[in-house]
Amino acid sequence: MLTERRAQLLSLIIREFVDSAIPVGSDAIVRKHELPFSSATIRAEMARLEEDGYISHPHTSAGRVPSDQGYRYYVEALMQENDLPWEVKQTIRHQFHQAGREEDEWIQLAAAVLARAVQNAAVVTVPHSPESRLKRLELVGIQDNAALLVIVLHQARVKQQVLLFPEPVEQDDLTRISNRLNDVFAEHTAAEIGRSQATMTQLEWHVANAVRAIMSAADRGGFDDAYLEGVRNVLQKPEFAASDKMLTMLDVLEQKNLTRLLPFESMPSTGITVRIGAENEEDVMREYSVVISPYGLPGGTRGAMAVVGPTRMHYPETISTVRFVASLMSEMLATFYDE
Amino acid sequence: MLTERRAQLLSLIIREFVDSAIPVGSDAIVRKHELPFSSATIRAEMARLEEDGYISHPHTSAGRVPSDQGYRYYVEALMQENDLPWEVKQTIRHQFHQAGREEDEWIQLAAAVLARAVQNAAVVTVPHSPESRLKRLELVGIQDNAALLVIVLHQARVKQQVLLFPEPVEQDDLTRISNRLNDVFAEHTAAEIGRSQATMTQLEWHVANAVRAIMSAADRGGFDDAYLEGVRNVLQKPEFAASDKMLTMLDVLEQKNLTRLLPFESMPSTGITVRIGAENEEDVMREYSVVISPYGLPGGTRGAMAVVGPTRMHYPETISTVRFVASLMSEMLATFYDE
DNA sequence: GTTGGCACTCTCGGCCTTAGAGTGCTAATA
DNA sequence: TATTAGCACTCTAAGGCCGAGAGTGCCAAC
Repeated sequence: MLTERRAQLLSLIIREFVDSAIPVGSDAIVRKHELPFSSATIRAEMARLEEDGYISHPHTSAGRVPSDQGYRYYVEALMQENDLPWEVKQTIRHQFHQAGREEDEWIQLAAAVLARAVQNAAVVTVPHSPESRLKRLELVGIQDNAALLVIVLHQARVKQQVLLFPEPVEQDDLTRISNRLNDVFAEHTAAEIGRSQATMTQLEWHVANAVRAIMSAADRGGFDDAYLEGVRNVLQKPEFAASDKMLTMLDVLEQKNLTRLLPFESMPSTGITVRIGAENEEDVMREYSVVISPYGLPGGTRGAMAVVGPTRMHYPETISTVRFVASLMSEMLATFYDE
Repeated sequence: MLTERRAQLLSLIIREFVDSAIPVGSDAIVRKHELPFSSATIRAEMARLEEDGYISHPHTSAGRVPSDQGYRYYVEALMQENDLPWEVKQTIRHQFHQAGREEDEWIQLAAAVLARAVQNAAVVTVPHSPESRLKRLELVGIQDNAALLVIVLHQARVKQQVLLFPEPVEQDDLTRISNRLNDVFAEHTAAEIGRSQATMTQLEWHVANAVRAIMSAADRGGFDDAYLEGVRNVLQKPEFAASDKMLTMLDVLEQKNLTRLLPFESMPSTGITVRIGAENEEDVMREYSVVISPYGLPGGTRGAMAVVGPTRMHYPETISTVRFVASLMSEMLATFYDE
């Protein structure tokens, strides 16, 4: 436990460093905030904070820099999460309403809005329900022996795939097959389709199997589909002046791996999770912090969003913003897809 | 017109500089290639080349660097475009066949393969036909007064949109509407739907209008939908050691603007186009070269691909590779969608 | 037309120096 | 006992200087 004064000091150091990116010295902080102590006293306190692991020294004659533990304590006990100012909320809401009807479009927009609001990179995953349910399927011939299979799942999700048949199939047959399968499998889950005992022709079975495969893939997919925005924000920050760090950062943010690096799977089903620096399991993330939140309908369609940036991050603002955007997304999901 | 010797020299300078990124000096080049002249002679020749604008000097005592005009002459008259080695072709073909059935997936893959092959950034646009034709539409209710409109166009393109109705509509009604519209509008283009005189209920008209809008948007969309890969390749190059250049580059490559910067619209309908440095109309592209090629079926579904990198680029290899990948893509399109 | 020679130029890396900011310790003070 | 002034010490960042190396342009000789 920290003494009141040390806690205040830690808070000041963190706020100062987050703003300036420059290690903060005893004298500078006393002057700037007109503290009622001399720099010598502050130095002594800083020495204690360092001893206890909350801050550290890049080198002997430099100012202090918060450690992961320092940030953690700050997030946990010191900072206060203010509600976002009304204008900011309005701005975000406004940007949101620019979105079109397409799901992908507004998820990407959400990522962009979030990234801009927090001046860091933002990731928003495509929401999905824990177990998708078939609403309707359609087969449209595109060649003699090929057809486009279009599947509509609940929550207005559409999947498509080109199917090849071993032999030519007429559109009439395709229509017959899709009618049959719609009758049998509407409102079923992938598992239920798999277990079905219905007698079917070879072709019907072929299509049903494809449907099942697509649906399981969608269910498994989890947080894989995501939109990333704001890489630029991160690369602009002073910690990336050295260009090799930039490249590492680029690797980290390459869409492919990103969702694997974020602890979406282990996040609690509600509330915001903050991972600071080395708290991240992945080595490459050791210098970054992540603020993640689920969004969506409890028990229903759910997705996740995350802000990624250097550990030197405006935690309170970022957390408030993520919280707000997540609630907005949940609202939108509810309006659109609540069935 | 250049003398034979000057042309050879220019070619050497370009090849050297493209490989090393270091301005090439008279002495170095004579020694490296054991030229049958002294460096003094080469210096004189270089002076002439510079006078004529083919190469330039970063500063008095540095070696020579090709100018845009130099590269242009090289591309036009000096380089020879070799067929890609068999192994390279095989590798590319092999990577291609890893693609799944989904169009988006293999276009993205194409971009990745191309980017890797030429070690630069690559853009591949989603192919589209000049005028899309409706194949089938489907309406699936998702709420009392909302339905998902799924449109299948020729070439297995699927579009979707959530439609809101002023009042609740039953699924039966939706089915009736979609049957009706399918009967009336199947195989029609957006323009034809717009011109239609068929008598329709208000609801039918509402849906038909949405269909028309989506289709026109798809037709207009042109080269807007594109996949970008290989940003990392470009940023790794030595010319980006200074990190502010990196940021500019990032801006340039930001997906949003990219297709606007590439001269897709003005490219000839066949063959490869090369834009070198300041030949690009956009200011931000002044330091980059672009190699673009259309792909697809003549008169039918068409897309474009481009390689973007510093003007210091391996032109012959890049051109061959783009040519080859474009032909592969055309083949694949033909197999899949030729109707 | 080529060439060797030469004076000149410019960059780059290494080295040194200095200013500035910061630390930690100690002894005096309230 | 907590605080403070003072001081010696440390480290970085920035600037200046120097020499090596690579290159150029020019000229006179071949």
